[in-house]
Amino acid sequence: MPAATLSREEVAQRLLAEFRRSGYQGASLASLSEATGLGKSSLYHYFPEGKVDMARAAMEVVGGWMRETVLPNLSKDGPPEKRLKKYCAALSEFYEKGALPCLTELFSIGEAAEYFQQMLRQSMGNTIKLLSAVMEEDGIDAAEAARRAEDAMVMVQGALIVSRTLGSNAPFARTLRKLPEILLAR
Amino acid sequence: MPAATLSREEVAQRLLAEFRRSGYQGASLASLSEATGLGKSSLYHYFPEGKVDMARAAMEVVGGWMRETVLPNLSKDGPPEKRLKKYCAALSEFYEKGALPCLTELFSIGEAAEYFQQMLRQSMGNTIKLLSAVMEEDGIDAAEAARRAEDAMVMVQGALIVSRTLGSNAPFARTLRKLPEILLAR
DNA sequence: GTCTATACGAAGATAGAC
DNA sequence: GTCTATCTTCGTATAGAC
Repeated sequence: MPAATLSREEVAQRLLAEFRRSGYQGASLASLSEATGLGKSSLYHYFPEGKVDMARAAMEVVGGWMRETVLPNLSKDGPPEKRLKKYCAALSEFYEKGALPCLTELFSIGEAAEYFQQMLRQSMGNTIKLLSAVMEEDGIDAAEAARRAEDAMVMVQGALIVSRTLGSNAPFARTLRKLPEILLAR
Repeated sequence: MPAATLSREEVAQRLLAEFRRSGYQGASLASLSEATGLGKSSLYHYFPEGKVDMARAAMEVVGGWMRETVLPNLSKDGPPEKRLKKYCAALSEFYEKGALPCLTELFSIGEAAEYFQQMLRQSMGNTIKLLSAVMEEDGIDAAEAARRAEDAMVMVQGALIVSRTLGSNAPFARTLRKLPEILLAR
């Protein structure tokens, strides 16, 4: 029995949950400690630089999921429409059908923005590139594809906010359902 | 010369700026004090209940602007298309062309959500009603109008997030430009 | 109505034992 | 690798003088 101890990855997942609940500045070492079941000192064992380090780990968790389970749907074989539909389905799971907030929003305000904005910008830019490529494959010209990819980001981020404000996953679900059609419209 | 002193409204406007910069939990009494130029004790003179009270005042400032300068555009005379265009133009000013974050987003996470989520939900619901009414006047049936009004909320909120993440007002400007046409499409 | 001073708990972070 | 204990700074809030 090598370990009943949590792996760094498992700890990071629990940190992520707490950052999503409270935001960067709203998450305290006390709340992060409670969320992980580890004492503060144990957290510093995993994350020597403290809270920023924990937030970075949380971002790496979502970044990894995004790269491994969501974005690959855009690059696989098959017709653009099918790929976009798979992508949207994976995104829906990623955000638990609209129940989970996105770190892009949470970490782009206040102190967290100083640490993470650059990475968030790069990450969104990369997603826009991947989405554009799919649309271009469907015969949409590059400039228009870029605009529509940006629109997709707008709709996903907006749907998350509206869903949590209204207390219903419906706006998010509806937005993702119609997204592929909008992106490939002629 | 009755007063070189700041009115409660003027103080609230400066508080608003700081809450927008840092979010609810990111704004400290120290930063709020600096933003207003008032000592902490003076702030407590205006806002006896402390930080929540200051945030409430900031929300009242934006709520007032929204009710007085943005939403009336929807209720005035004239064709629906013109009213929606005026509304979007006013919204653009309201958010300074996409440079300012919306309190709906900032105050719907963490501790602030406990205080303000109900009000934010009501406010967004009200806006959706007003937008729907305009579309219905243009002959769009009620259920479709309600969906599109929700879409409008999605696009505005999303455009604000994307614009700040990418560091460009372009997504916000483009989104608002095409919004009236999308809402009234047949 | 604004200030200085201060109380006091919370927050981030570290030391050192086990 | 986890804990208890502790340090220091920050955050919220209040008292009381002017």
